[in-house]
Amino acid sequence: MKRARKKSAAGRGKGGVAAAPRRGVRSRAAQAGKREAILSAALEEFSTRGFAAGRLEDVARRAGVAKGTIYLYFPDKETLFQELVRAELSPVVAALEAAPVGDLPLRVVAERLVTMFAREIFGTHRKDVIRLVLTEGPRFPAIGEFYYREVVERVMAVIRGMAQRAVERGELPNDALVRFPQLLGAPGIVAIIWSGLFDRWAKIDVEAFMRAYLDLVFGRRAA
Amino acid sequence: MKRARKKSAAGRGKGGVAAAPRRGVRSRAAQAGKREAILSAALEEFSTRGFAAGRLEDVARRAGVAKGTIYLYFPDKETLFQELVRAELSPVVAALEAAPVGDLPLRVVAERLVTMFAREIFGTHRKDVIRLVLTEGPRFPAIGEFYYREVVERVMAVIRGMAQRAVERGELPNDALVRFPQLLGAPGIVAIIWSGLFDRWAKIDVEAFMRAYLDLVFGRRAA
DNA sequence: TAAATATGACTGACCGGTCAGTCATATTGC
DNA sequence: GCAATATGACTGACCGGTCAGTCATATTTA
Repeated sequence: MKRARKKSAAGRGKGGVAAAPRRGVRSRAAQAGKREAILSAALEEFSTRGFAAGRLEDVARRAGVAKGTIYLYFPDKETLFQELVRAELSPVVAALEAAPVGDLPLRVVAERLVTMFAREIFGTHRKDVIRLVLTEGPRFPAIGEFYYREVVERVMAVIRGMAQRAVERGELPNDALVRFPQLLGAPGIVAIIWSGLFDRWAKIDVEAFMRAYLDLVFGRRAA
Repeated sequence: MKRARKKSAAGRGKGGVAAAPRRGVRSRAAQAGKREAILSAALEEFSTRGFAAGRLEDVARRAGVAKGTIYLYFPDKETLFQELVRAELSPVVAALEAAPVGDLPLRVVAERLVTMFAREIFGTHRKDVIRLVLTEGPRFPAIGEFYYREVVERVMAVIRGMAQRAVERGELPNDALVRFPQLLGAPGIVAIIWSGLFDRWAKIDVEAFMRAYLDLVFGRRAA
């Protein structure tokens, strides 16, 4: 009964998780999409269960493939996770590096970063990817290193540059942010950690939280 | 064995020497120390391997007891972890609550908190306990709740009070820190996360990091 | 039909928690 | 004092369940 649905079925099949048209009929297009489907399924699975606790069998089910199929695309579970991190975060980092900051005041740039963080990270699954790296990283050095090279170093370089210019323009009273660019990202990290741990007892309003931080640092008057 | 037990069973059972603690037969001193030994071993084991990956068999080996013995002192693995958190962190929280802050300027109090954090938390195994809570908490709601009630809520109350007084005294330009006391602890959390993930590529100097934060917030001139 | 792909039953290793039995120590009897 | 007896803390083999990764077989493509 496999052939039934002739080949053409190809193209669209791949899509999301569910679509999965009965077995059979894989065209190169569908095949190409399989890798994406697995990554997408892994994101869902690991986001809800964690990397260590997430089961590849469930990833396979979500992706509409068999467990063995995953091993045709990824050598092992850890590499699958690594590819997931790359797929989700690298584009955002690249966009950040490419963003034209010009000579805008640091406060203004920081406001934009907050907005971007809230929309592109916290408002999406990407916050779960980051949380996964933070929580599982200590146990998986390869993932920690990858994340450091691919994300942390690059983001810090961007922030350091901004901070340096701000100091030169007299927008900052000292070079604290140049020496420790991490300080600008701290509230974002804390918000992600908090949401994973305490949201059920005390939900946090990320944007309000981060703007309060800017108020604290830049001394803006409260509304 | 039949005869033996009769009569006497009555009277003396309790009275006599053994007055003290329930105790069975083993030396009470030895036994009292056993619980501590297990907790201490659990700290080592979980610190290096993580809670989920840490093996109770190894905890037992480190403590010099058999695996089954652990279950004579703790009902299960999760409770063991919880008791560990309580034993390590509650005293510090209590000390913080009891510390006489008086009318000292917030900046001064904050400096003291940094010193205390560096010495009592970051310089000890307590940072590992906190990291464990942060990384394993999302997967173990009971632990997250316990930590929230026992540590987070109490610390935030203390900070909020300090921030409130600082606002009234005009030491802060707005109520950002009153609304989000977490902001004061953010660098500490980030430092703990960082040390677990990236120390091998870029070690962080906690005290310098946290003091830079205070410089950023309170606007102190760079040296 | 051969090659490329995909499948899912299966294997081996792991580990939390259990429990029947052991034995060090306390108590009793004389 | 000390042998007989009682106690319960302690032990570790074992059980049940889980899951990453494998591979013989089946399906699809060319």
